[in-house]
Formats: sequence, C-alpha cells, structure tokens
Amino acid sequence: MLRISKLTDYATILLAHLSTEGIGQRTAVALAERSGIGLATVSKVLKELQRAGLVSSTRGARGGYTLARPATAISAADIIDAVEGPLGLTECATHPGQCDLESNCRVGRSWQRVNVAIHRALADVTLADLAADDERPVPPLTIVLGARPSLRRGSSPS
Amino acid sequence: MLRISKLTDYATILLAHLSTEGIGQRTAVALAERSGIGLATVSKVLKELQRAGLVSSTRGARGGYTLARPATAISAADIIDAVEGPLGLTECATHPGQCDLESNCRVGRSWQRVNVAIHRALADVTLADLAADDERPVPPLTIVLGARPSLRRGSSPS
DNA sequence: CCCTAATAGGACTAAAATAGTCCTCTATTC
DNA sequence: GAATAGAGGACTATTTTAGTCCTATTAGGG
Repeated sequence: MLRISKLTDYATILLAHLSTEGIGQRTAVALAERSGIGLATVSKVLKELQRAGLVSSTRGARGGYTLARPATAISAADIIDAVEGPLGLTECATHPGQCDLESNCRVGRSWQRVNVAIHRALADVTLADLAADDERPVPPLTIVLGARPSLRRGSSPS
Repeated sequence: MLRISKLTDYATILLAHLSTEGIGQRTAVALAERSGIGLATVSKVLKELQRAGLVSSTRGARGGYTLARPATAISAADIIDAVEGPLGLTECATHPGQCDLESNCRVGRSWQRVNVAIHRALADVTLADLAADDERPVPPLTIVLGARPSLRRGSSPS
C-alpha cells in the first residue's frame, strides 16, 4: 500500500513531542533523547520542518524548537508535504508532458484526482489527532472525488 | 505526497486496456504495443496481476490475458495491493514490534488508522472509474477514520 | 511428434530514492 | 569569547524500484 517515508514518521513523532506540554522550546538533543531517534537525523528533520514553517527555532545557547502554530492547526498533509515535498501520486502529476504514455493513458488523470482527494482528506487530520492516545476518536472525514466544482479547473466541459 | 509506483501506474493502464472491448484475450506483446510500455515490463506486471487474481491467463499459442472479473469489480486498492504488496503506511504497520520507538510513539497507530481509511476509500474506486474518460464523474466516497459505523458501499453485517 | 507461440517463475542488473552522517558557518547567551 | 544551539549543505550508504533476461511450462497446429 501507499507508504509514508520513515522521515515523515519521525517528523510526526517529533512534532508530537513538541505538542505535549505547550511549554517552551526543546533542543534537538533533548528531542533525540526523548524519541530514541539519532541526533543527526532529528536535526535534519527539524531543519526541514523549520523551513516548511511548521516549527520555529531560536539559535544559540538556550535555543531550541517550538511548534510554529497549535497542534490543531497542523495537518497530516502539512507534515507529509514538508518532509517529502509536494510529490504527485504519479509521475505525470508532478511533471506533466514528460511521460510518453500520456496520450494513450487517460488513467493518469484519474490517479491525480485520487491523489487530490487523499490529500484533501489528510488536510483534515491534525497533529493533535495523530498525537492523541487512542482514546480520542479521530474525526470522521469525507472525501469527495470529482464533485467539488470549485476545484474543477476553470474550463467547463461542454 | 504519497505516491504510487510506476509499476502500479502501468498495471492500471494495462488493466484499462483489457477492460475496453470485453472481447477475448490480449497477449503481452499486443498490450505492450498498444500501451507503449516495454514488453519485458508489461510481461512482468501481467504476471503479478495474474498471481493476484486480477487477470486470468491462458498459455500457449493463442493464449493471452483477460480481466478475471468485470472492471467494476476491481478496485484501485486491489491494483495497488497486487503490484506493491500489502505494505503499511509506516514500518510498524507491517512489522509490529520491530521498531525501537514503538513504546514512545503512539503516532504509529494513528498513521495506521489513516492508512486503513485511505485503503478503504481506494476500495471504492473501481477500475471502471479509473479507465473512464473525464466525462464520467467519479463517485463520491466517504472515509470514516476511527469507528466505522457504516461502510457505505458495504453490506451491513447480517 | 515436433515446432512455434504464449505465459510462469525467477535471477539478476541498473538506477533512483531514502536514510543517515558529517562538516562548516552563524547566532545567542553568559 | 567560550560554550551552546540551530542552518545549510555535501556526502555516503542503504534500500527500493524499475527494468532485463534466461529457462521452464503449456497449448495449438502442421
């Protein structure tokens, strides 16, 4: 099945740590210890999260990282996008026109729509949901493939 | 973002070809020509689809492949599972207990539930939908993460 | 029968993406 | 100005994915 990368998983773990006890900053070292992930890797992931604007950082002594916004305002889609980049479900999604098959293949477009639908669904899952103990029921979410006229790309089909 | 492999994309293309004109069998050679995908690769993919039970094959002269069941009875999830195997969204989904972090990390479980939800959604997208021209609206589908009160398409447990 | 057309099943190679490490630079506090 | 902490990026190693090729098996037809 579809898979997220390990780094995305790490990112989620780190963000989850940052989301517990809203208090102050955590250093990469502290997060590495707490999470059991190697320091170098933690460091790398946090830097990516910083660039993506999901955490904010301060340098120097007594520096560290905090969530840039509340856990309820960070979505699963944000995390994936931050770490894995905005890759498409298929190649043609990312680089239209590159693929020789495109003319033959109306399949690509469909996968793209599936992709969009999944992405939209993941945008409704928050870090707070991901970090929660299993007690808290994850909210139901609805994907509508196709319908949703606003997304339907200007051209109206005749 | 989450990505399907090229091979899965090929598989979809090939299945789409097989789904047009219900008539008879197509050989790997014919499908390769029609699709523009290399023969060796086509062959490999078809073999995997056969093992997964999505296509049926006959050997020997005048042999070839056909869909094992109607295009409306083959789902996007079936295709992904056939080609990519039943991989989980995270490592712990596939090999529970392998991961040192598991104790610290309640995040894994959440991703697993996300995974299940996506999978369930993809089970509602059929090959017929994927193969259709953009004209045909893909049916709306609903994911419910967590409890599962009703699987829309599903039969209620008797 | 034997020859040819086809799939089945792997082993193998090549290429690309992912994961992880390390080094140097900059900013901050004390 | 020494120590602490992040920023940025180059680099390496590992794993996955994609693609090729070889041999065996099965079916049909002269």
